[in-house]
Amino acid sequence: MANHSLDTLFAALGDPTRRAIIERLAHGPAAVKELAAPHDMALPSFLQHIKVMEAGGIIATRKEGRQRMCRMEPNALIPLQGWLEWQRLAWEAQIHQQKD
Amino acid sequence: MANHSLDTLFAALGDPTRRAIIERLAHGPAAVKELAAPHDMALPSFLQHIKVMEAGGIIATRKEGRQRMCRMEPNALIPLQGWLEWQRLAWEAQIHQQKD
DNA sequence: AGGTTAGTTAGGATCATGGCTAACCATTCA
DNA sequence: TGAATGGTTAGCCATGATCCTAACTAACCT
Repeated sequence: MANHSLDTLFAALGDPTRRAIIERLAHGPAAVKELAAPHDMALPSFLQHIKVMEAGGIIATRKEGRQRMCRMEPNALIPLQGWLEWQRLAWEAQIHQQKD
Repeated sequence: MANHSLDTLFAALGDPTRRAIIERLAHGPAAVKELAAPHDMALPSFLQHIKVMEAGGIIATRKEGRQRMCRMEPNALIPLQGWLEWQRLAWEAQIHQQKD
């Protein structure tokens, strides 16, 4: 649940590796190894991205045997959509005030 | 217009100072000085944030006399909304596939 | 002209990010 | 039991982000 900041969320999405992970997990859970496969990168480096996203509340992970399974935290991105929508509304309101 | 990357856009919004600038500009244009006022920060530091956002296509600026006026680039954030929406849809589609 | 205002340029300090290798642990399988 | 697999920890390094001060330029005001 945790109150994850927009800072953390936006920063997490600023990295293409991490967005790719989200794009993959949106289609269902996967183990670290599988997630890492397309990402020409050493496992420890990759794991850091996983940790960033877990810390940011974007994904959740748990150990199953020797694998670590990862899944989306589906509500995590809502604050971002909210903020963007808020800006859009403010902008449009401001447009409509521009009379004569 | 430019094809600004999600990388750049998300990264730009990862900083609270820059989000505050956007929040302010959503209500109408402003000069650098005015934007900087609430941000206990030296002007050169602040200017860098302005440059980051201009480079990212989020705002546009032009000199007017000795001031530099800044305004929103209203379509800049659309790719972000698009990406977020895309993820949401992928997630929901995946949910519905979970039968029996 | 001289001073004030707004911005700009240059250069430096500090810290976080994102990558690596090497070595280790825990689980599974033959 | 021993080897392979999947992950983890530790430590290193290069780069870039974010802040600063000092000094300069360009407009505007009296």
